[in-house]
Amino acid sequence: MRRRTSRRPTILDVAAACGVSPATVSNVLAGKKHIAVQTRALVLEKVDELGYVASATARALRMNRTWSVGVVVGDIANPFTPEVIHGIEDTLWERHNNLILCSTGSQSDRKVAYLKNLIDKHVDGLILVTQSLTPDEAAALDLARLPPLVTINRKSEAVPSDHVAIDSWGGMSSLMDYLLALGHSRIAFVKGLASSTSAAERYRAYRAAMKRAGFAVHPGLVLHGDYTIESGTRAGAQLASLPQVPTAIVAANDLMAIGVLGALRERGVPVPDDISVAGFDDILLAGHPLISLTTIAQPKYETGVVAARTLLERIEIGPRPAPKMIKLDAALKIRGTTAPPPMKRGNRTRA
Amino acid sequence: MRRRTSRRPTILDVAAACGVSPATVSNVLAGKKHIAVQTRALVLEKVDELGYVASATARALRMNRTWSVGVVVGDIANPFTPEVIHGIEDTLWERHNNLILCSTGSQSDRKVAYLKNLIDKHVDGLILVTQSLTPDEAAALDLARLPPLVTINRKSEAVPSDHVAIDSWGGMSSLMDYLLALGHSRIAFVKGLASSTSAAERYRAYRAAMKRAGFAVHPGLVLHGDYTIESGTRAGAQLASLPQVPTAIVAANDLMAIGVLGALRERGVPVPDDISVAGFDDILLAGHPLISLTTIAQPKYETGVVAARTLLERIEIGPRPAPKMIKLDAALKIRGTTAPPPMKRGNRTRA
DNA sequence: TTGAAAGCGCTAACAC
DNA sequence: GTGTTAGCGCTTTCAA
Repeated sequence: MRRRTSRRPTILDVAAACGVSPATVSNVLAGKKHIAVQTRALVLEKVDELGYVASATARALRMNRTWSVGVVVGDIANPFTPEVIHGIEDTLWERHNNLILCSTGSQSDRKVAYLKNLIDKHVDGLILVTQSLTPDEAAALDLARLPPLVTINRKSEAVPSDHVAIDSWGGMSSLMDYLLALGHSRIAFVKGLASSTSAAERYRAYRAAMKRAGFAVHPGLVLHGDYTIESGTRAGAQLASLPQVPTAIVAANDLMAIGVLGALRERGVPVPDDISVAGFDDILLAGHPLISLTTIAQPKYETGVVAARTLLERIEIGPRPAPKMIKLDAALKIRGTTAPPPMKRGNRTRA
Repeated sequence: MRRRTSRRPTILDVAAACGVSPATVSNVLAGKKHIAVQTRALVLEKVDELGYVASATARALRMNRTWSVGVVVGDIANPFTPEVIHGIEDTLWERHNNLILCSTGSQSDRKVAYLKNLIDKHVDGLILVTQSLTPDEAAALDLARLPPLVTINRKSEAVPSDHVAIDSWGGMSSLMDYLLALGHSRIAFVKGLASSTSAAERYRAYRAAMKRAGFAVHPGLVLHGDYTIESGTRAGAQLASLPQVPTAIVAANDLMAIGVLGALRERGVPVPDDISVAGFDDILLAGHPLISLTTIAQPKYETGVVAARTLLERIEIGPRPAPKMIKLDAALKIRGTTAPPPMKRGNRTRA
């Protein structure tokens, strides 16, 4: 099994040891038909004896295939990301592909540089997690050399790609319907990153639900955020100090909702008694008894799995079929941070 | 900048376009001296014009270097992991190296398979995050072909490697000293994964501190855990239902401490009034007002940075110098989940 | 059923 | 200063 020499054996070593040609060894290893049983057995034996494994680089050069896919994420510290990566990773692992992780810190130039680097590396495909390609970024790339691409939660306008997304609209709509049914009408919204299509969709769903219910969207009740806890904390502080506070605050993701919760707690505003709070994502600790955040559960792991599967399929099939759009359902999780608004407590009017 | 043809240009195309040899193009791109200024300028111009980028695979085959490092983690969903990865990733990015992420789900066979795969891929180095190589695992590998290795927080007995670790002993000792000074003596401990050397060290520090203070370690007060929230929840439930409950519970990581917190909350045990709780890690939400967990802050991002830097150095330098052991300081963060024990409330005796 | 030979795209000796 | 040439280790026609 093991060798003492540090030089790893090549296919020539195996061929020599067997007294056959390298082509034969290659064919055996590739599982080709029409090989004498005893030849096959001999080769396999020597392969094992020498501990031979084909060099992935040589093979990559020859076959123009690396069995690696690049995964580009914006922020790996956001709890949403690792779970998606987990799903991608498991799927790639099953199919013997590797995952090259690239974290851009949401900087456009770093994203472009990474993409170039991945193209040089001949990755077989690319997954962009909550990251898209702006026309500017696409222009800096050589699109003709771009491998198959799958985007998650943010559609790329500039480039054709398969796309898998959580149903942000449906999820946010059901959350809003629930809040409205509870009797809320002064509902604030903390927006996500401006560049995110899913964040935009969540916001649109919020506006649409308000409109449907016949309520105005107060400009002062819509704040900007960037998907971080801190931006949620700032938003929460700002909303809590309004002359007329909202009865509910909806954030475009859980991290910001948790930030809001923190700000309210520090100001002594009781949740959900005075103000209800809800998020979107259902991250790891959202369901913890100490937080118990009402939110929309995204199938994060599954999103990763579906994205990876779609990509591998596309790599096999080639560019022929039209880009796919896959939508995954999001589910409302009602927990402890939401309740009827103060004045309506007890009488759940409106539906 | 862009080409219409889908075939990417090779160094021969550039050479032809310039009327020079491929070697010259290569030399220009490698920044070699002794090149005529006008030749250099011409080459650079054509490179840009054709959008030429050297094929990383061909270069890897030729130079036997991939500028990729494999990062093997146990559980990417554990909030500790992404922050370490973040530090690694930033550092690799600066030095133009790629990160191949491998998540083993803490399964030994998957770890070994991944390691083999990474060796075939000719990664230049390996970082094991809270993962070690058991002698059995090492035996299944060809150690002669193992690239430079850096382990984080768990030393590999079976194989020489650089090692970077957080000072678990010092961190846990300071936490225990603090708790003892508060007047606690019935202190329970929730252990981490049995295979983790850092978990073992935290436990030893706990025992040593108890002994130093002259207190016995009640076997019933030491529970097993596996670093997950759930195991913390189970431990918390078990401890809360003891005939004589502890006055403080220390968990080997934050996730388990948060699980304990959840279990206590659900049983209505007031924290820190009846029981103090502390963890280890200082994960993202530990400091949030709703959790406010007393814990030991690990410099997670920095750990990743140091590990990556050490690895890259080792890759450059070669195996000569003796393996390094780098220890990073952990800092006690006193927050809201710890207080003097019930009977001692108000009089902080003992030091 | 097997082997010879070409070549994937690049770099490093060594000539000139 | 620049060019020629020989591979890195593999797969793949094509011929035997």
